[in-house]
Amino acid sequence: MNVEPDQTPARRSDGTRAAILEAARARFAAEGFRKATIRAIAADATIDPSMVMRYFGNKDGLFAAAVDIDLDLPDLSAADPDTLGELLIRRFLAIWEEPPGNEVMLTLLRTAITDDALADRARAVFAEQVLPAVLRYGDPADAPRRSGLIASQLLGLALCRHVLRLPPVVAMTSEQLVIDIAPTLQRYLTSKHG
Amino acid sequence: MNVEPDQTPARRSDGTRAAILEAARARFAAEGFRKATIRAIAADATIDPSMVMRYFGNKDGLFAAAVDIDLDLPDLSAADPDTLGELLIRRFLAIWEEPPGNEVMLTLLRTAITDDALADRARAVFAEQVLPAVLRYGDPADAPRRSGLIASQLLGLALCRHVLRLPPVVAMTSEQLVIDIAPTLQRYLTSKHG
DNA sequence: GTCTATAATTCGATAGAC
DNA sequence: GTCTATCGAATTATAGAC
Repeated sequence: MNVEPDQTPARRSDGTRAAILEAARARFAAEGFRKATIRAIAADATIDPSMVMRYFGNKDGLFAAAVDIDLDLPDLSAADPDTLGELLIRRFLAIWEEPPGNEVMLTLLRTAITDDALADRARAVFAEQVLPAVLRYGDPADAPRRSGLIASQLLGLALCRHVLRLPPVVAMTSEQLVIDIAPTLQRYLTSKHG
Repeated sequence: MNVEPDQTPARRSDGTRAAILEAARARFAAEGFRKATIRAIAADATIDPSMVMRYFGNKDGLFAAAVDIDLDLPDLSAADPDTLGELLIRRFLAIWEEPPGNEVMLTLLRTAITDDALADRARAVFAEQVLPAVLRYGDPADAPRRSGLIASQLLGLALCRHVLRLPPVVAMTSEQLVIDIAPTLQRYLTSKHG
């Protein structure tokens, strides 16, 4: 990102950069990539629009930086093998609970579904974070299949709860979701290829 | 596709109407509601754009007719209770296998995410078809929760396989999906509120 | 390089001839 | 039933000022 090495520990630009990213995430989540304008984002961050271009090059660069999320998945090889499913669903629900996780996930899901070109980013998150986490448990050769099944359940939950807003799925409490979905994830994670 | 009773003798307009709907489904699936123009759809069907208006009133009417899908879910109360999960996943996979089911489902997913006004239609399909099917099995008071869980898994599968195209999920065979996901649906369908 | 004002195009929709 | 002609809104493209 930074072309030149940082000479000073805390540069003055860090605050501006963070403010831009915060405004960008909120706008992208609320209005989508197309409708969220650089001008509006800059206004939210109370800076000049040209500053956005200076920091992130163009709108694509800003978007990439805004949705660069770290899922922070737990180490499945170090946890109690009987509670892996619960561990996963709880972490997933936590991500969706507050900013910036909820905004980033919502934006990623929306844009990936709408824009074919941006679906690559969703695949990248999967390949770089979900798959490696699952690789640390069970047969590595079978990890792609198991991680794919886990993604299908978790993304489907997010889709129904936060995007489509199906009333029964919205109405369910976090604890009820843990009770219902943890066993599914547990089975997917520990299942053998049929 | 809630077909009209075959009582009416084949009118001359039926062919035109069917041609319009076929073209509309393809365009809506490929380009979304906004970008798919009435003019382009009419051109595909080799008819005049004004015919589309005449048959369907306006663009919203055309869209509603194009995505009026009949999931044709099996009667869960009449089937072998031990194979309900398999029954559901097989029917779902069949819908996505060929037109017009795959186009309609893809269109519904995409538009429901982009256009808030059209998201109601996705909820309507759920409320009118998935929920009633589940209502025919088990405790009615608990049917919303169970049908919501089933929707989350099935839509998540469609999302990962047909929209995001996560490689491991795309690579799985139908039979492998049945083996892995049928038990999940079976458990959701027969589970009790926790 | 940005911003803005304006021209050109495209689209949904309507009216009416045949 | 089918088509032509056209309107008004919205989007896009372009040009020129700062």
